[in-house]
Amino acid sequence: MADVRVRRSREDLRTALLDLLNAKTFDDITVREIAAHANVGYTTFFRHYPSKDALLDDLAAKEIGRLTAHVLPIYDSKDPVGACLAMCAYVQAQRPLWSALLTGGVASIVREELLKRSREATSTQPESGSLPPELGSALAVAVIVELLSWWLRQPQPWPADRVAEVLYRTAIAPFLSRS
Amino acid sequence: MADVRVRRSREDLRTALLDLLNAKTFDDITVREIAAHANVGYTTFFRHYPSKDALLDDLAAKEIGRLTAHVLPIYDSKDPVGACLAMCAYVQAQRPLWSALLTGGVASIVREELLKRSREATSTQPESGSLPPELGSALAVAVIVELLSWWLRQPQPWPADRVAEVLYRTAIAPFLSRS
Amino acid sequence: MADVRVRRSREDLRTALLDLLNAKTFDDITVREIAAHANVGYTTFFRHYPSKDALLDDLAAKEIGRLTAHVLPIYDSKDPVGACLAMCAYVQAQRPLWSALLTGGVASIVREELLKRSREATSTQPESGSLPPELGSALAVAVIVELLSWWLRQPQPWPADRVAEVLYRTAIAPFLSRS
Amino acid sequence: MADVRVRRSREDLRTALLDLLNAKTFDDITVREIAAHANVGYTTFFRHYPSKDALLDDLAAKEIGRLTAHVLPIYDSKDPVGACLAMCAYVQAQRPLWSALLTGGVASIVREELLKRSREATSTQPESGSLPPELGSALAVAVIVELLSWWLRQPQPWPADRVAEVLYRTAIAPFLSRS
DNA sequence: CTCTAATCGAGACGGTACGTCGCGTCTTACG
DNA sequence: CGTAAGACGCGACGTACCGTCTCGATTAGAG
Repeated sequence: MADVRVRRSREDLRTALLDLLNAKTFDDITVREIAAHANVGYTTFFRHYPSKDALLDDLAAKEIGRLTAHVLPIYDSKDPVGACLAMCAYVQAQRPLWSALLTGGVASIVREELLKRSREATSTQPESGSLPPELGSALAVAVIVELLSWWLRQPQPWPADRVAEVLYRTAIAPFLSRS
Repeated sequence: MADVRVRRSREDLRTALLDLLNAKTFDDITVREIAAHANVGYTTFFRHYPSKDALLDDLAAKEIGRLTAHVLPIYDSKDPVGACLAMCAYVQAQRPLWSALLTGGVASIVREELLKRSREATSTQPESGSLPPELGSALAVAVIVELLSWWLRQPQPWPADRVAEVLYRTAIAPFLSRS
Repeated sequence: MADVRVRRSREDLRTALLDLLNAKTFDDITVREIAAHANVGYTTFFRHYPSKDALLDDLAAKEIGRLTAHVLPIYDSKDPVGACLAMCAYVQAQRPLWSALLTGGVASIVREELLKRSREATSTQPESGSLPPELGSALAVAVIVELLSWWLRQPQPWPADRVAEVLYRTAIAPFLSRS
Repeated sequence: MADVRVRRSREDLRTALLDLLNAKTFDDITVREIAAHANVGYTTFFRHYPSKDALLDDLAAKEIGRLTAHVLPIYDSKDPVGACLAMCAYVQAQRPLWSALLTGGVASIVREELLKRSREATSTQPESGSLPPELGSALAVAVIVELLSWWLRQPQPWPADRVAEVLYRTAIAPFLSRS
């Protein structure tokens, strides 16, 4: 498990998938391509991931983990606006990565992973909003994903703080406890 | 073009796809299944649609066309709340159909088609909101799709008017002209 | 049967097939091509011939009929050498046609038709050679076809009389009654 | 290339084709049948042969190779009559195989392969006969194939030595050096 | 510092769906 | 109201991936 080679291979596979996502759609990427691009034998792929989707899930989960690790502390400290700004700044700093994740036909998986996180977060809080938490999460996540992917698609993107402001106004505020 | 057989075949294919979407995911449906289920030769499928996705696009476009034909007139008559209610009522009346369209892994195509409509609609109006129209459309559509698909997934769905109220509050009001 | 249009169509189809045989192999010719090239509706083809092969059979039979009509009288008048010369001369005169028939991957059908004729001819004669007539015919026909197709393939073909001489020596003489 | 599985698969495919040739015409045999009959995946067929014809070519070449390996030494030792006898004996010993090869609508491929061999053989010798060697080969091969296939078609076949005698008289002698 | 077991590369293989092509039948819209 | 146009069913084709499976050849890390 701690074998150097194993970690090397998995890391290489994730990186390879990301690279390829910059060039083509997820569906148009074959396992063989990923393996080749990672300088890894075709068979070896399956030694680490049971399928292409599993690799993508792993990749998305890892990156979303990093994102939330950056953002959640701020959010929890009762500073949702700051959290929005932190999120946008982080995404901007990793622009190519998040471009691939949000515009490479993979947005739905990212949405799914984000929802998972969101559900975990809201489940610890008491019911607070006017909507069922499940629905609130879904809508907020949908808006976040849509907004970010729109942002990343723009040839001349807005500055992060302006996006953060819109993000707060459209994805967070409408679903906060009051109202 | 006006050939009876042609119209028959296409209609049968669309219906077959819809039927199958009630049972399984779009990706798990094969062209051969659709053709068989439509009592149509496998080759004939391609005589009408270049691919499975093309059929789905056509199907989605047609259904969304019907939906907007119901809703738009009301919306244009300066009654957005009534339009929301009309939309929800229409979707409820066609529940199985829209369930398939919004929860069968096909939501992204529906979103795409809706966006097309939305863009056409907004392009005729002067810039009005605080957001770029393109972005406003995208967010509104995302929320609509998410909300409706959540609604249709519920075992004991809310009444249409309550959904319509949420719909107006979360998808329409935030993006209307006055910020 | 005597309908002018019918004869026109069939003639056109045969000619079209011949034309196409000059450009490509029989197997690479489609019924649609033949019909188009004959300025005849696709369906019409089948009104006259049940299949592509039937057309070819008809064509071959007709041409071989003409050939034997030229050659047989001479052969029957106890002048086999003259018959060979006549055959070669006739083939030479119709070079493009016979090139198509003998080098277009259709040689086996021509062989078959020739055999039919040959069998009819020998069946009227008493057993005469040292070989069973069936076998004698088969060998003679094989040599004739092979020799002629070789001849027609040559870029600078031999004069007809030289071919006729070889033809007599290799295809006729060895299977004549004596020996 | 030396992979055991590869050799197994190819061998199985050749055998399967031969088996099927005993039952039906080459054109009526589908690749799927061959693969199934060889207990080999359909796709695997194409991993070894680019087409049905390629398999047949390989098969024919291999069998003709064996045949000539038996016959040529004798022929080269200035004993053409003995070579004829050897050939007929060999064919008779492998009757089912050669029946399939010469009467399954495949004769033309066998002819082609034989011609290749024949050309190689004659190209090493000085021009000797009264005919161009190319032509001599073609005629001799045509007669050989025709004679053998006639022989194998017979319900009560001649003894091999009688066929050999005819073979020598009609296919070899007429084309030997002295005219 | 070795040796043993985990890891890897290579690639043959069975399988499923794909989209194409040609045949020959059957229907329909048009002249 | 018949016939030419062409929609259709059928079935084989060859392709592209998938994921499984053996093989040896390396190579890490425990003794």
